Amino acid sequence: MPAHRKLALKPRKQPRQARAQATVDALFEATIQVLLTDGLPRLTTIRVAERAGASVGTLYQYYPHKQALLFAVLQRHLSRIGEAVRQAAASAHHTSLATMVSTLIAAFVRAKTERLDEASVLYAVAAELDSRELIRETGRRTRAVLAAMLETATDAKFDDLDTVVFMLAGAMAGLTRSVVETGAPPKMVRALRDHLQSVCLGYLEREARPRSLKSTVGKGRQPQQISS
Amino acid sequence: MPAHRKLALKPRKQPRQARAQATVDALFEATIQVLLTDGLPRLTTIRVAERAGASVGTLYQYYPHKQALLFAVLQRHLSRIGEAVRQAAASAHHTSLATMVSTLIAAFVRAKTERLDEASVLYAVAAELDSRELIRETGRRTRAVLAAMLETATDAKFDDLDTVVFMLAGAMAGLTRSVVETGAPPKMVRALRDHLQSVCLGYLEREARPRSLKSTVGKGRQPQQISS
Amino acid sequence: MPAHRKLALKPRKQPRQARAQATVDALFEATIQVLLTDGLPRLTTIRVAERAGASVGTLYQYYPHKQALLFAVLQRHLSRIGEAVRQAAASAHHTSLATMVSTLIAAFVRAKTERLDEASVLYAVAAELDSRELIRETGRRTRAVLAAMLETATDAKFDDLDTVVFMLAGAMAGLTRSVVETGAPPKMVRALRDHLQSVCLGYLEREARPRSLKSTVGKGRQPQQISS
Amino acid sequence: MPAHRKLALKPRKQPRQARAQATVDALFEATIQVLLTDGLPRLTTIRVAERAGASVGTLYQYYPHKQALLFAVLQRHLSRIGEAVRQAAASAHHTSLATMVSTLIAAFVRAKTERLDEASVLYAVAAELDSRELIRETGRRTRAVLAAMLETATDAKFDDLDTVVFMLAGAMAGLTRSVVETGAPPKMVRALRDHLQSVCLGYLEREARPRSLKSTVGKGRQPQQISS
DNA sequence: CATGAATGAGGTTTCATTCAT
DNA sequence: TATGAATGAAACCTCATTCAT
Repeated sequence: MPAHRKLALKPRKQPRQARAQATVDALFEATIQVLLTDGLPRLTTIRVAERAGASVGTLYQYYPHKQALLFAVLQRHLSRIGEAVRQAAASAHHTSLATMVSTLIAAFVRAKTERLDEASVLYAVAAELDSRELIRETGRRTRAVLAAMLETATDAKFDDLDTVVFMLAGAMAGLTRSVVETGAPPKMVRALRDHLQSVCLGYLEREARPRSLKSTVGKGRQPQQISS
Repeated sequence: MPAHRKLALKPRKQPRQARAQATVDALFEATIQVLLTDGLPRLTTIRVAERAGASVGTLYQYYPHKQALLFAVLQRHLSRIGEAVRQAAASAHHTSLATMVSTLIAAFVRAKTERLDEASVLYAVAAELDSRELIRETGRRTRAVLAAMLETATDAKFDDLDTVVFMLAGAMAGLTRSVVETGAPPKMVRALRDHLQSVCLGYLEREARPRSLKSTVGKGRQPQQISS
Repeated sequence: MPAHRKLALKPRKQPRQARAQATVDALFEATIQVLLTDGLPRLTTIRVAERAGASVGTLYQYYPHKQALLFAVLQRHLSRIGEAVRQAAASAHHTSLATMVSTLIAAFVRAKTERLDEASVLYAVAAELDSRELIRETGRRTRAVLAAMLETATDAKFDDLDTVVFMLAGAMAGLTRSVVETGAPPKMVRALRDHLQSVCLGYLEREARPRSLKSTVGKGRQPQQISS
Repeated sequence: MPAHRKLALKPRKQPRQARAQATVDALFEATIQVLLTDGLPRLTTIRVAERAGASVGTLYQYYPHKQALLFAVLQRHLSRIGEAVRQAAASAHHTSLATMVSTLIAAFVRAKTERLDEASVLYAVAAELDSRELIRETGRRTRAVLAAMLETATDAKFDDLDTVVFMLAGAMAGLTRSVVETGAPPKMVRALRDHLQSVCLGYLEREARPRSLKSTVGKGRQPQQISS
């Protein structure tokens, strides 16, 4: 785990005048634009400021350093996704696994796909060391939300909910990432929602089966067999 | 899609003597170590050379530039994984879905987990623009291998094999990444193999079912329902 | 001798209202405080204004630029000291050397020590190029005052009054600086007055002796010997 | 006392090749030159490098940051002076006060005056916060050397040697500074040695007198009287 | 008068890469 | 071949100063 100095990643000050708020918004949007057209390694504070129609100095009025700017952009993105997932999960409490999955995945994929460019480009930002904690914390919260939902499923119970939720969230995030980040063909992007639902539902149904039906001899679980 | 200059990413020359091979190995290992302790943004050629017990000059004897070194390290890693997957897939031709999945996932997870640190740290390298093509090409090959295997499954057929393989590969890579990259607790790392098998098998079983059993009204597939 | 642009170092306008005077006082005090806590290199106009409970704009209402503010603060300090010295010197005309010295030093040390923090911190400001002329001019005036006083000494005469006064002033300022600037222990600060008197009186007594008693062979004076 | 981060002020690496040593020397000399012609506030790393006929990068090979460079220059200067004082003091052990003073001051003034430009310009560097500790430490050592010498004086004893030495050192450094820093007329520079001797000898003779001859009533010592 | 947002020149520092030894 | 000193473009960030509100 790489060592590095902890930076305060908070914005430097809140804009008080209307003009200032406009500037901050422009910086935000410019950051995504630059990420999109130049990529993270060529994102410089000057370039962002220029794209926003502002000067570097202005950028630094609101963000103490480059990382804080990127952090803020990532944070907003993750908040949106997190919020979508939270609402979907809340609305699916006390329903069947199938409903839960279809509701959840639909919301998640819609949120991620809504601004496909932003999503694809922020994976690079998320990989930066400084974002690690934010990512982890977001993961924790999402898993809590999923666990709370799954516990109310009308047609399923899980022995090891923690692990199941961990894998479920991982599969959702991971598969989506695979599709979004690499710039997969539109066909695959369109197919994502249904197939992700299939992936998740297939998994959950398997894990919801009573443990007794599975061979559980030896250390860890054995490779599972299809019911013959 | 970000623009970027094309660099020749091939090593400058092949090491012919034993000493040279040792140097190259040391550079490889040093790269991983620096990535681990300092992170990609603080990986400098001098630091890598020092860690390898060599000088910058020597590094540049073998690689025309930094990117080439990183590229080579990533390539070796991907080759290993790819080779493991290829062999597993070949060995599972003409078997059941369950066998295929358990064989494949076991090999894939073992390969990824073998050097957990290397795997976790190379995701950052893979995110670099220059690696995109390598990643894509590796993905294509892996999918071809998987498709060839799945076509010989004794107990399943797939309407849209391309899409299924795309999602299968995505789920494998994505879920593994989620677990490996963020430094998940050991418990989850240990659980990965079985649950990834469950994820994949659950998905493939669902997709292998005859289309007629699913409601397919409208454009795209509808949210799927569990068989009541 | 370093070259530098000439700036108008005068305040921009004289405060006429009570409120304005309060602002100026606050700016003065804030300058000292910032100097104390952050040091000259980190003294910024915004920081000073904030400490003073004002805005940068307001600061620039009273001073055309940062140098002018610092200049003004230094000037006020030097005026105080100069005034104290002038009054003490005037009051000691036509007295003995010993009285002159004790009166003078007492006043000087008291003035410097009164606001020890201010004094200690302004040495840094005084070192700035722009202050050089102010320092020199202040030095000239002080020496004139001292010379005028010494000429009326009832018990001493000096061959080379210019030089003696130059050295006397230098010793006073220099020794005081050594004690004040480096943050000497309180014991030394307390001892300063008496010992500075001793230094000055010892020197003046020596220089007041008739030249004939000293060996003055060669260019310049020879190393002096104690009367055996 | 201003707060600020502690920086490692050590040079970054020792030059190993002859060429490198030449570069370091050039950087050293260039620093003084720039200080002389542009002043501390306009001393930039680029300017120093240019003047040295090198590039900024080279400068940063040997000094981790600007402060370290300035620190090194100041340190060398102080070492020279310190060494001169130490030798002079050592050579004057077990002699009379007068011999001690004349030996010491002669060496001190010669060392300071030898490179008058360097000395005058380094006062500004010494004022920087980062140099404070170096200054203090140098002061401590000098005082120890002076105390050791004075204790062996054949014709004098001191009640409070600590204080006397503190003031003696302060007077030496302070008066010299007053003369050197402000760019005093050559006449005064030439007169410095003799008059500084007079100042110091006058002071020490006074302080060496038996305490009983001084009025010591009340808090602290009273203003001293010339022996009538 | 006061405010504080905006500016942008300029300073510091890093690091990939070259090349004389 | 190996070394490591030197280069300099380019990035980050600061802060004195202006000016619309």
